[in-house]
Amino acid sequence: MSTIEKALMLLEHFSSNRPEIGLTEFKTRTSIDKGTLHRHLTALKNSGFLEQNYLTKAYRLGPAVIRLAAVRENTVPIVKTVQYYVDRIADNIHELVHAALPQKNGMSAIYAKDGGYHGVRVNFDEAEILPFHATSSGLALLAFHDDTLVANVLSKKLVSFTDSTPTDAADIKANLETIRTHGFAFTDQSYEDEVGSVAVPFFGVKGDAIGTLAIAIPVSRINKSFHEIIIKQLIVASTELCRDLGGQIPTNVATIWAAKLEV
Amino acid sequence: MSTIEKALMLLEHFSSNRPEIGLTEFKTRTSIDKGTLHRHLTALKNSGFLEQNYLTKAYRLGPAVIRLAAVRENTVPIVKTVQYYVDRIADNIHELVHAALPQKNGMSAIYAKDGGYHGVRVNFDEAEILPFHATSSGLALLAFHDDTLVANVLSKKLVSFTDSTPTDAADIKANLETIRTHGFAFTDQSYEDEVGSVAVPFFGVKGDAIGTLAIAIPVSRINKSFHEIIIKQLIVASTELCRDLGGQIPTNVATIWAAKLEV
DNA sequence: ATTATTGGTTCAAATAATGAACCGGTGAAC
DNA sequence: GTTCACCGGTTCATTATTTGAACCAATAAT
Repeated sequence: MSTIEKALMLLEHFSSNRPEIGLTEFKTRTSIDKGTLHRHLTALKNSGFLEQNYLTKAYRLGPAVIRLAAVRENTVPIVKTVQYYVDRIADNIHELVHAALPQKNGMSAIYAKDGGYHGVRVNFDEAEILPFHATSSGLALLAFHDDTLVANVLSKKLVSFTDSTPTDAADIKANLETIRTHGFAFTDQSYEDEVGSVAVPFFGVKGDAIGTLAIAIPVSRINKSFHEIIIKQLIVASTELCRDLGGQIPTNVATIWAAKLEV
Repeated sequence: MSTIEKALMLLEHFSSNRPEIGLTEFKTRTSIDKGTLHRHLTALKNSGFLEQNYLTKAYRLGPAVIRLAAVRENTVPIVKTVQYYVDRIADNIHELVHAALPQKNGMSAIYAKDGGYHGVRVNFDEAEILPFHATSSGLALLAFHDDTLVANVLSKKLVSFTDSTPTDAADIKANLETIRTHGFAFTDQSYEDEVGSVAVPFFGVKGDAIGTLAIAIPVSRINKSFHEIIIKQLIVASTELCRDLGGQIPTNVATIWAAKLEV
């Protein structure tokens, strides 16, 4: 692995829950040598990707990422486009809806809206990494992305988050096959207890999954008819989203989805 | 310079005007060896910072930057906080207002709003790099940032954009001194013909300038009384913004600003 | 006062980065 | 339809950078 990739991996450790990380904490989290770490962190700092809390000396993400995100969003306005549909679904079904994009080690929610007026809510941290194998977003993406990603994910150790987290590669492979035939993914408390989720992919110009629309919902509120409604909402939104982004829904998916909407 | 920094410098070449860059174009822009470039670009691609247009093979910014920006904004919500004030000023004075953050080689606008209903408008590309020495944003930041940045900027070649661009280091140093005594910066067609601008800094916890609020305006519409109004608006907004961000206005700046508001 | 922990630095050894030459595909020109 | 130029990408011996164990200085805890 190149030095560049090693250094950029450090940035993955930051999240909303862990916005600042000190040198020593990095060392325990990565087991990279302190000297090396310091050099990498300094390089990232010099490039504006990190800055230091001047009191604690801990590192946090820097202003460079803001500019880059603005350029990216100007180039490919996925976030902005996605917001409309997430909002719409949230307003319709009154549950927590989010859209996510694939990162190296999982999905990252780029926008979420909780349309709920329920006492019980699903807690959700934006910018958290959602593991591919344990979330409906992750599985939906894997199912419709190229196989190398699947192989890559399954080759690594599959962490267990709840009693229901699937950790067997063969099981997951089989599940991906059913996801492909159904046109959507769902999970039942595989990432968090008491939380189920449903997700559909949306597609890029090549017809490959480039992201997902998903709903997380307390299992107590799930039932068959509601499940159907959710899926229809997701499919319709994803279809329109693909149109907006200039994406192409693979023909087999299109027919599956069309059938789902007929019912 | 470390390999990491060299690679990350490549990302600076992307902007809204130039969202995709091919290998050969990179070569001409950077005069780095093609082999090296390819390795760096691939590393950035593997890390999610770039992705490739599958048809042209040109590189563009990838999804990783979106996640990082979300985390950064969750940590230090500058963009969100700034938006309110930019909008307010734009609504009040009906001109193009923007906020900018320092990057390595200039300021980068993070948000802009054109409150104008004029026929003549200032054209503005968000996420463009505004050179330190030629824009009021840049000068306002330099004047209230630490001296090492000033030295660094002045040590490099100062590009000329118009007939009025200041390119003499001594001139600029003198100008920075007057900016410090006035509490704001202004430029007259130093970056674009027919466009003047006014900027004030806003400050971080250490009392150092961390960004700027600025107004760009066709020179034809500038006159003394309007100038005064603009400056007052900027000062008030920056003061409140610093409070929101937990920043500290240096005492000398605070007194200068207070005096400006008295008049 | 002592110790543990923090961020940061050093320098020989180990490793990865470099770049000139090369490959193969695509599209334009003749 | 053959040639040529340009594109992205690859190779591998040379070269320069990265690496990490030991070390330093400052701060916080005992």
